[in-house]
Amino acid sequence: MRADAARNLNAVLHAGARLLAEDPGTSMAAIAVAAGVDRTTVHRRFANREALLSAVFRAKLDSAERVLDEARLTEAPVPVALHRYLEGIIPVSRVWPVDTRRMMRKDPEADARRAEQSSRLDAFVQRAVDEGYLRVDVSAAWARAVLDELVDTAAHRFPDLEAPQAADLVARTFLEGVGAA
Amino acid sequence: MRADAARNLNAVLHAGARLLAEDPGTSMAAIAVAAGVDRTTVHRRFANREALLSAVFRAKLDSAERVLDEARLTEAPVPVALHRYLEGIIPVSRVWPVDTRRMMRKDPEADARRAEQSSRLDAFVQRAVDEGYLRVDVSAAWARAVLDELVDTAAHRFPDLEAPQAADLVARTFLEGVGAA
DNA sequence: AAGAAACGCAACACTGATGTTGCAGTTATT
DNA sequence: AATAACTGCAACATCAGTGTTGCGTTTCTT
Repeated sequence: MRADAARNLNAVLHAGARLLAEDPGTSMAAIAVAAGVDRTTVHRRFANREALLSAVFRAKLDSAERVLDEARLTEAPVPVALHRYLEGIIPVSRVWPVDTRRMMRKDPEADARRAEQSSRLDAFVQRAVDEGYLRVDVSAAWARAVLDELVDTAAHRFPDLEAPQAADLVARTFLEGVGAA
Repeated sequence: MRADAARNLNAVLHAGARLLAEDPGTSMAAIAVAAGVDRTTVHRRFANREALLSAVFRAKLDSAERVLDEARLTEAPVPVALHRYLEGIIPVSRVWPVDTRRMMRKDPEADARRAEQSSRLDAFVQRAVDEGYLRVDVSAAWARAVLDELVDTAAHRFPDLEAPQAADLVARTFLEGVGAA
């Protein structure tokens, strides 16, 4: 691919992710403007709107997958893996703020990848339960859902928080809540 | 208003809330079908799409406001008020699943009401901090955001959980997290 | 410098959603 | 039972977003 084409592609994907996160109904024209390219350029690269969305999803899934790999969720000690995962996934969630769980239903392939990554996290949370890091009187499913939401909250509602501090905050809130001892 | 008109209005608002929560771009035609009325009936009641959205928002705000009033956030002991709020707001969030924070920007009046209710919760969380129920090393804003997300998670990702149990789970997770002691 | 690749621009067709109107038929109210 | 209110149906106009094509120009690559 030519260099300028790669630049534009990148700009379109990032602009798309940003605008679509704010409003899933954002037009391709608006995305083109935000990316600084002509509308027809977007249409040339992506056969239709769905293809553009899929590309954005893939970009997010690629980044998230790298984070999951590098966190070594199945091998590293639970607290270490947890922190490494959080510190990696929060920037990913900020760069690709699209809500994968809601917008991928029309893209079975992307949804399958999402589900696969999701199950890796499920397994990690289950390991945390098995190894005694989480209370046994709350379901792993609940713990997992809470973790997801804490990540999103730290990533998007506290954008000025640096990733390491955000990871600390999420981890501590996840394990200990916000109540006084 | 005639009785059948009231029934239809109610059906449209509820169907609208449900479908718009799943997909904010849902067409008025789809809402009409889900509500079991003709598309023109919806257009007769609501001058335009925006008016329909506003009506859905108002319905949610009305329900939420009642919950805030009855929780006695400024007077009742913090743990009592918290539990009463949670037990009330979770069903509201289920009946009116629309995401107010994202969809109200085009309706200044509704957004002002939302902001007002939000500030009541802010004040409550601040009181919880002042009275020693929350850790002082995390910001009240973070605690507040976490509370919001826990409510949404319990309400929508665990729809089979009864409101009282859901309130217990949210309260305990909020204060103590999910980590083992 | 030359060729290839990508781009912007203008113009067009197509589609789905919105919003309106008229009218005949149904339902609630008194 | 009479009246008023409401509804469904059909038809229409309008508009915004999508997707396509052709052409001259710009921008990379070698």
